[in-house]
Amino acid sequence: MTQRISVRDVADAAGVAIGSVSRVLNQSGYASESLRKRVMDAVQKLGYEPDFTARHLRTGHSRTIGYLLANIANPSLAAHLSEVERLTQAAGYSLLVGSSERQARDRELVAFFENRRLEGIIASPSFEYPDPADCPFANSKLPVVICDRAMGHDFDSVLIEHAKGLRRAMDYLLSLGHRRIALFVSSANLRPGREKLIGYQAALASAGIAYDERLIYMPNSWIESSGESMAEMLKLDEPPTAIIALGTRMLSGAIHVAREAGLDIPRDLSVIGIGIMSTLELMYPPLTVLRYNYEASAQLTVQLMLDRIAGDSPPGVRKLQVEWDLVIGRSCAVAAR
Amino acid sequence: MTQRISVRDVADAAGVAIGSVSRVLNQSGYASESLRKRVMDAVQKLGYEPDFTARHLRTGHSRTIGYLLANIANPSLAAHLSEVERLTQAAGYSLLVGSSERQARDRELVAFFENRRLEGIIASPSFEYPDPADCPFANSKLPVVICDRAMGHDFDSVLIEHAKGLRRAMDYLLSLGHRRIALFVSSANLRPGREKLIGYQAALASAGIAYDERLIYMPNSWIESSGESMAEMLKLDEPPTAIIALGTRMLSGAIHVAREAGLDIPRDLSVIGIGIMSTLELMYPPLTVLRYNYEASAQLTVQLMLDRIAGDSPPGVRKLQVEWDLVIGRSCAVAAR
DNA sequence: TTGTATGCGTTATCAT
DNA sequence: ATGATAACGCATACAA
Repeated sequence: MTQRISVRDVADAAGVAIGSVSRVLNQSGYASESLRKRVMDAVQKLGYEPDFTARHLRTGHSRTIGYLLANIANPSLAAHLSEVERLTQAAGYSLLVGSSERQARDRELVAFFENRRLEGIIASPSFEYPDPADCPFANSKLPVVICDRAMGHDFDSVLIEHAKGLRRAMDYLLSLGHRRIALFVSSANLRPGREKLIGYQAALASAGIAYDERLIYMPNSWIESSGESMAEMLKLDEPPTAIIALGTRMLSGAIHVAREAGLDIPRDLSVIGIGIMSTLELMYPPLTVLRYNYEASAQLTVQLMLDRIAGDSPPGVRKLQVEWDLVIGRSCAVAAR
Repeated sequence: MTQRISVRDVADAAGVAIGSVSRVLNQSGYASESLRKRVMDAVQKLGYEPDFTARHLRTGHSRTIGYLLANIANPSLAAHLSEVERLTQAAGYSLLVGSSERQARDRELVAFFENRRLEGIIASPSFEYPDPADCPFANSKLPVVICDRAMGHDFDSVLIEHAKGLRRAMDYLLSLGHRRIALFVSSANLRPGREKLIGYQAALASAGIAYDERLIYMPNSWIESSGESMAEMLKLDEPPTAIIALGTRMLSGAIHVAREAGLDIPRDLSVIGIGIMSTLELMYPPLTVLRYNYEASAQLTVQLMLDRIAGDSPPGVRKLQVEWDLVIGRSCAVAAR
């Protein structure tokens, strides 16, 4: 059983006091050249490394950030998490991940993060807690950065400009002459879905086209099938000539049904996908994509968090915005009629 | 500034000794009913929760597992990570994630995990360290579970049966009359690529078909393009009539080129994708998929780790295997000729 | 049965 | 400039 080496061992080996070792290693206080050298030699020889946990207990700095998200398997969230991990790692922080799809679990995880004295929480929870008194994040003493949620309480946030993005995608389709455009996005329970609908409606309004909710698919649960909904839409007197859909599940469900019905893309149906490129590349013809800029999103997220931890955030909360890129493929065509 | 409450506060409030509080909470040693009640009341009243870090320092149990992987953004790895997180969470463990694509970083992360006194390491590193003396994981005192890598040193491992899976996919294509089958998989540097090639070759051999390396694409880096390689293959005297390709990037690159060349799937080219369903659903016609069973993989991984932590692993290392599912879609057809 | 005291490995605050 | 020592918050061996 190889014993763990501590400051004590180093101090003994160097023939100095325990406190001196600490002072040399942390460059705090005075240390003569000779002492410094003796300590460093001993450290080198013994391969000493200060214990993180003990240091944490003493200083209160865990150098760890908690990342709470609904589901790691979601490719967009995973892409964001991946970038955040890279950036925090580079800044000397570790990431403790916790997935939660229930309010009770949100609460548990926040309590857990606090109990572990993490230094901050990055979260894109699956509920927006309209009542701040009831919000696990609002009641936390830890710095919190919220990703793409409109919480009841004001947090440092990174907000994706879904409305603008959808406006952009819609304007593109409208410019191709489409007037019946289906929308397949996530539930209105959360900001991403809500904002997308707003952008969609705004585009319609400014083009003078009536909003028809029969062209909208915004399921509250994942159980419902986007395919069935697409089938319904195709039965309408005036079926959609274009669709905008969140990738990959909703998009694929809808598209399959359309193709089974004999529709050609883009001749009979123009398609815009929403998400990250890597998971949408399988589409043929190459998909026109409203691309989620997860790199920018992660970068801003980490920036907000590190600023907050360092204490040099400006007063009040900051809300940063992230734009969408519209990547033109070959899945959209001029409307037939 | 709200002060943190400690055992001391609870002891004071309950009018008992500090040690008694601990004993009651950990159910260790004796405690009379009246004492237990007084302590529990005080705990309740103050909302006391034992500090994780202090407990960790004292007991040596961090209840945290490190998860080292190449890239969180890889959908298959993310799916596995997601399941592992769910299962470890349920068992009372947290997950500290670290991504690494370099040997030096592997080493750093292992050292880091050890320094933090994590209780184990789950890893699917991007290098297999043929020399155990040089392997960061082999030199670690922590329990290690390796996922789908053939390391130079023997570890508890979960191994995906790529060879069997490929054999299965190949036999399917061969039964449809294909004799020129292209293979697009990851580098032979790692087990997944190597084993797949072995299965591929075995199937050819038993069918009495000569191996033609011009039909193989196994890039060592991600810079090369699968599309260009596909273009080369299509120029051969006897071009492939079927391909098996890792999703999503390799697969999409190859397929796009084929389609641009006017080939119809499955009429002119049969296709089998490898990966998880959710990212492959965008294919049309519905893809025949060699499905990675990440649920089983994660379940076995966590099992191995928890057993090892609990100390009730059988002597020696355990190597568990995971099968592939071949999910039949409509992307394969009888060979034209 | 309960209280006291020591140690986990640090860092920080004192004296010296 | 350096050494001794307390404290972080807890668990535990030992004394009472």
